[in-house]
Amino acid sequence: MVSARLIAASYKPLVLSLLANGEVYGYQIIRRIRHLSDGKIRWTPGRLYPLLHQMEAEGLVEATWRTADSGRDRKYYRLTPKGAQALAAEKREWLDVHQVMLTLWGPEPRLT
Amino acid sequence: MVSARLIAASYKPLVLSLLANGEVYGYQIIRRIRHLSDGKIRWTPGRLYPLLHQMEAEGLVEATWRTADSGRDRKYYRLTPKGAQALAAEKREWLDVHQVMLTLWGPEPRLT
DNA sequence: CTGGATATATCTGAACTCGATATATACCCG
DNA sequence: CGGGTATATATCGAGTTCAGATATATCCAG
Repeated sequence: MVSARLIAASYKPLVLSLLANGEVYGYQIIRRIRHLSDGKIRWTPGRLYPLLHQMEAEGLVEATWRTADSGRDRKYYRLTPKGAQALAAEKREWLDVHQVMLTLWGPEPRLT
Repeated sequence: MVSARLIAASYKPLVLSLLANGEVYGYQIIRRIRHLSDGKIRWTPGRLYPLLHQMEAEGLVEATWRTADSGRDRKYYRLTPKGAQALAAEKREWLDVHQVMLTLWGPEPRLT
């Protein structure tokens, strides 16, 4: 299980990363992230949907309503060019922090 | 520069990681993290000190006032065994999320 | 002796998140 | 065909959290 604070920080970069691999709809995102993390990352609709709306308003994603074979209406999201840029930025930030973690976790880290 | 949400998520794991490498005082933590991250991670005293107090109350760290050669009073923090456990947990969580990032960033990620 | 860096500490307005709630449809089983 | 569960999107409010402002005090350089 991953703690609340890290979950919160993971939403935006992971949504962008997931959308970079193709169109998905909201509920599917929650399931995919849960599956990819082996159940460790559990997202809530109450956080995801407002985030998707916000990202849509910011022009990072675009959405299309479509009726699936099952008959259910689903809102499919895909990345815009601006969203791809945002992903690159999020990725860089994550790796910047990750690099510091690795330094501190390594043998005899240079702290100066 | 790293965004606010990721900065917030990085405080606890990075403080624990830093303390695992030896005793440090508050202000020094801010400088070290800034230096280790090449200026990308900028912490504020307003967030760090309450966190240190909270971690002390939780028994993750211990503190000792000591007067430096300069004459300044400094509060030195060190990790407790319980803090070392917390570090291990934080590390695991971070790597769990990191693993998902790597999967999604890789070529042709398996999404199912 | 003054300004800037060092050093610890607290408070608060604003933002954020989780959980609850709402609505509606599809599917499975008896 | 009726009822329960899973799917699917959406919003809201209570409680939590955070960045920036504020406070206090010391050290050092010019």
